[in-house]
Amino acid sequence: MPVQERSIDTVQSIHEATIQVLLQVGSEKLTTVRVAERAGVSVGTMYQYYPNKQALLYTVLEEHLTALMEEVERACRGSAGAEVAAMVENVVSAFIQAKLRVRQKSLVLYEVSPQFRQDGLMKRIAKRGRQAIAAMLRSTKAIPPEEVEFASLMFYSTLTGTVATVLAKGAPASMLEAARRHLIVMLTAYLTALSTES
Amino acid sequence: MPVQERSIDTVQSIHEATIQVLLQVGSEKLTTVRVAERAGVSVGTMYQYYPNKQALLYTVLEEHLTALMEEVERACRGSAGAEVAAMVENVVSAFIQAKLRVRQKSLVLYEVSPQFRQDGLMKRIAKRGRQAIAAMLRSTKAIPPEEVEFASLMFYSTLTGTVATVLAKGAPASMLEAARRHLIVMLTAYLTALSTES
DNA sequence: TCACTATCTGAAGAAAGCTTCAGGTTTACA
DNA sequence: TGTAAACCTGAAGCTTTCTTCAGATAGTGA
Repeated sequence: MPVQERSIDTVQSIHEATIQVLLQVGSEKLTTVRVAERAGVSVGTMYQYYPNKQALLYTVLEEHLTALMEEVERACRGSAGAEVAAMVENVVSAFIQAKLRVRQKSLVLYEVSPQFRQDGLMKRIAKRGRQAIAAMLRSTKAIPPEEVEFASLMFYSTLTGTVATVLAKGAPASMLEAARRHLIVMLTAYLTALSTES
Repeated sequence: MPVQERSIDTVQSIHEATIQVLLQVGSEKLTTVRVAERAGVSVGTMYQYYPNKQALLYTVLEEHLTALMEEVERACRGSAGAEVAAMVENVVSAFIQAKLRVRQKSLVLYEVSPQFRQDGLMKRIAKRGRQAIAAMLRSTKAIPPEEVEFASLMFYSTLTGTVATVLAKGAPASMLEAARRHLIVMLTAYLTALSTES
């Protein structure tokens, strides 16, 4: 593992190169040599830090997803005890903002994520997201406790699914703002419906 | 292109073999020889019907998505003029049912679909879905016309995103039934909120 | 400055995959 | 039944890619 500063830079540039190559030629044609070239190092160097190509992709993907999920968790913790409408607004806004900041990266990493379906990386990340949301929802009396589990699944998948679809469209910023507003309307309406239903 | 009956069978079994191989070894290790073997034909035969591996995957994916989308379109057309709640119920139920019927196929094809991002296949399919939903929504006076465009995007991405997430979890049938109920609650609440908002 | 460690290089071995094609088999139909 | 078209075979050429490793370079601490 890297200890000197230059090797830390190296690892960093390999990560970035991976994204760049993905952007330019797609995952099908992403090769170790291409990544190394783009990073300005030799292949051998790459193999000093990752046992193989898969491991590289895995690391890049995991880091990306984890960082994103941490933002969601932060927003959830920060909204504990708030009104339902505020909860929804906070989490939706935080997620969209975070996603916007790493837009291209996100988009291009969709392409490699299915490779790790077996491994369950996506499932683990999704679980973290759902749990954070569930904890937040439990902090309000408005949602019936027996609904929380499922409501958080709906919340999570609606949020991520919608944003993914909108981003995949190559949507302009204005559209994302509209998506944000509509997501807030939808999720608030949903949670309200759940609480008045019983 | 196939004209005799046996060659139609051949093409059919190549399609099925593609799915099977995807299920067993994943897209990364899907090779032309493996597919041919699984289909019980020789590689050469495969190349009689598809110019290359990509074309094979594309065809299989496109066929799958198109069939799915046709079910959505059918449900939308069949719900024109109905109450909002009925629209939602019909479309959600139709989509989930259709998806359930081709569950494994769906799951495994997520893995190859990002390869055709450039091509825009997914975008075209999504567009068809959104347009069908938009046409349906326009048939009721309850939704403000200026909201229809975006509401159909929300509808589509919520529906597909949620179902994808739930299926990816390897959810049991009971969970899908719950997802169906909650999706109906959510989308109905959303559309209702849209119509009362203005 | 010296010696030891960390880091980097890139040619080349080895494996794997895509695609072709010359020749064989089956079917249609006159 | 004979022949042309349709269909199938699978070994082998060719390319691409992964990964290794012996040797070079750069940093670090004494």
